[in-house]
Amino acid sequence: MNLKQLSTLLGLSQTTVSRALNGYPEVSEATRQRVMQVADQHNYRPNTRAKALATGRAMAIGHVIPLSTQHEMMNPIFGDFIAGAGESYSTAGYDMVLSLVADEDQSRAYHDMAAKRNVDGIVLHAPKMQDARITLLQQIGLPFAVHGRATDIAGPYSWLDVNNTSAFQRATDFLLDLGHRRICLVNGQESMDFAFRRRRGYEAALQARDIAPDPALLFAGEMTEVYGYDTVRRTQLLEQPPTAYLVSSIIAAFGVRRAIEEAGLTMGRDISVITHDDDLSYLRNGADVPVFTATRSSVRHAGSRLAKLLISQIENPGAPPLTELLEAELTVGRSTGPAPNRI
Amino acid sequence: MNLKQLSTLLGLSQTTVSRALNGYPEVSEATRQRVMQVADQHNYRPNTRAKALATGRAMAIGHVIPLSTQHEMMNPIFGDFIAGAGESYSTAGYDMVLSLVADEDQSRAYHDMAAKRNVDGIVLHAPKMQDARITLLQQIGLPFAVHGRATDIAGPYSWLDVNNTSAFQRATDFLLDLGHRRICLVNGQESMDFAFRRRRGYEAALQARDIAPDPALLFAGEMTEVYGYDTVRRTQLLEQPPTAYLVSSIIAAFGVRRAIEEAGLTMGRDISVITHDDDLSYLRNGADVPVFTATRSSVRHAGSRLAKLLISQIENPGAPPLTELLEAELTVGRSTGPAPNRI
DNA sequence: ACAACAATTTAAAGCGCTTTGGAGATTTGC
DNA sequence: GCAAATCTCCAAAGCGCTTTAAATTGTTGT
Repeated sequence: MNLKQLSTLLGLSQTTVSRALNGYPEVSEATRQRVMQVADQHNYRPNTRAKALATGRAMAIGHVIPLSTQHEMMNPIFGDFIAGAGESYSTAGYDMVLSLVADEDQSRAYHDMAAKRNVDGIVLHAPKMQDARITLLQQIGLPFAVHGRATDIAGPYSWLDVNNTSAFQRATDFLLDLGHRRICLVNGQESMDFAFRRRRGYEAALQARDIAPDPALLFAGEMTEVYGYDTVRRTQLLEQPPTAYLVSSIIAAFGVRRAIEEAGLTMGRDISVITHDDDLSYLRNGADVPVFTATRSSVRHAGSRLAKLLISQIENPGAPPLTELLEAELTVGRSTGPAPNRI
Repeated sequence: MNLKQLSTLLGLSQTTVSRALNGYPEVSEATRQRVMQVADQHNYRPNTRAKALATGRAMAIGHVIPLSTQHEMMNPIFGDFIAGAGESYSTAGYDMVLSLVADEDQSRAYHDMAAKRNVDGIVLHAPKMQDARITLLQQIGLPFAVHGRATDIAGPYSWLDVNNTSAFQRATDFLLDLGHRRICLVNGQESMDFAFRRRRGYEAALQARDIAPDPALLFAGEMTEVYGYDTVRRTQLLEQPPTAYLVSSIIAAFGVRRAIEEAGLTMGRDISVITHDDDLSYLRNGADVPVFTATRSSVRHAGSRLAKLLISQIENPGAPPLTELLEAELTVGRSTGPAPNRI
């Protein structure tokens, strides 16, 4: 059923039917009702492609996901982020277009999306510190919003980020207050902007108490379970092993816990752990009592907010870029306790 | 840059330029070269919407993801599946359109996709045993392929599935061979078809040795870490606690391990565990030596294969439905050992 | 040199929708 | 009662591409 068929069926012109369905005032309420009803009856939906061509709006938003060898983006948070974004999209009537591309094809992917005009805007994931993609998109002129920020980028752009610095500063302070002095940072890859900011927060807290960060306690890597496990194994062999771990992801934190327990130690007593918790739907931080003390910030919520932010950007062209900074919440669980008195 | 501009630039008609770019034989090799070069120079890409309208092919494939309250689909495997599918799509030139909808809006979502004509085919996720969506899509007539199968559906359709029954039968056999008799099944939600098949495999193995399955050892639920943890806690309080756990997901298996270790027991010695392992990129089953004995089947690979299967379905209409059954591989790790001799 | 044929190229229609510029019909003001 | 204003509605153009049908050019055999 297309517009033509529907309009002959109704004995009206395509113009009138189109207007009736799209809520234009030039059509009488009576005919609008009639049109609506018959359209509904026949389950009419305007052909997206034709509509997009005619209006110049694709009603779709693109996500370019790099398929790097390290799968940096295809990580656990992806699903939840997409779920949040998808929620916002579908209530606003937008489709979500995913484009998974090899790392090296990324800039071409953005150019393509812009030239092919199959999306009205783009969400940029996992920004690095100076991210060429941002400058690229600024040039291309397609609306976009970044999940995260880039530290070294000139010119304004829309973004939504967690306050990583303050979250990790706060978490480090919490551990310091408990008497810990050797705190191991199990961070994400340093090229990622969020990881840089987290380290900065960690270092700021140490420096505020005149503690020099020990490079032997700084780790950066892809946040897998095995990475957390290995890091603990390795650091516990040090002459002065850390008494606390500050971990960038709950997945890695599971590995951290495994290593701790395998060593016959007890988390929260012998060794303290704080993790960042993206509040993933399938990896909740315990049920009633949180397992880990954590800096929590729902990535699903972030997805939902960022999508709305981008949509508003698209629908108000010319408006200045929008930004939103979410604060993580420190939830105290059973993984932290006073630093043990070493002899 | 659109076709019109490009063709006046070249001093050719739109027809010729279009044909040159799309590889039709009616254009001389010399002009084709020239067209290609200039198009490349100006970074020309045909407008997707116009092309889709003209050809009737959207060059996009839809995934409808139910956003149920339980987030059954928004689970860890989602990211990897999508990564695999996306790979296949992008090499074949297709876009991926995700539509996240509330559970109750699902059938409308399928109807909409069909009527709006913005996708050429649909991937159906997480089928239930009798899944109304399959019959719906059969009626609608849009090409589709199912990730998994439905047991109680008449009429053929395309699907790709892991041989869940044989995998779990094999795993159960393995445990039985080790002397375990009380094996607890920590399964996914029973409404899901895969969970049903896994239970069937488990029961078949028991019955083959004349062991009656104990209902107190059968669990079904959403496969979170906490679910695995709770199930072990609960079952270890039984008069005759199980000596082995057969788990449907590595996430739940992490919870199982946590409970075992928290109880002061050793996995692989006191209690054996086998898990199904979807070979997730960020949750590898250990590094060199697998942590868990597992029935492994890469969900990313499944995504990639299913996408290809659907594309071939789309490009050869009229061909009979395609199906593919993947066998899971049993990898022996350190989580299994002989059943302890209880007194 | 000219018909016959093949090789290139083009004009124009069409995909299904929105939207501009009017046209009829109806109401209003005096 | 009639011009002006207001409601409704419509024909047709246009979005950027593909594709059909036809025109143009080039090649060949005699």
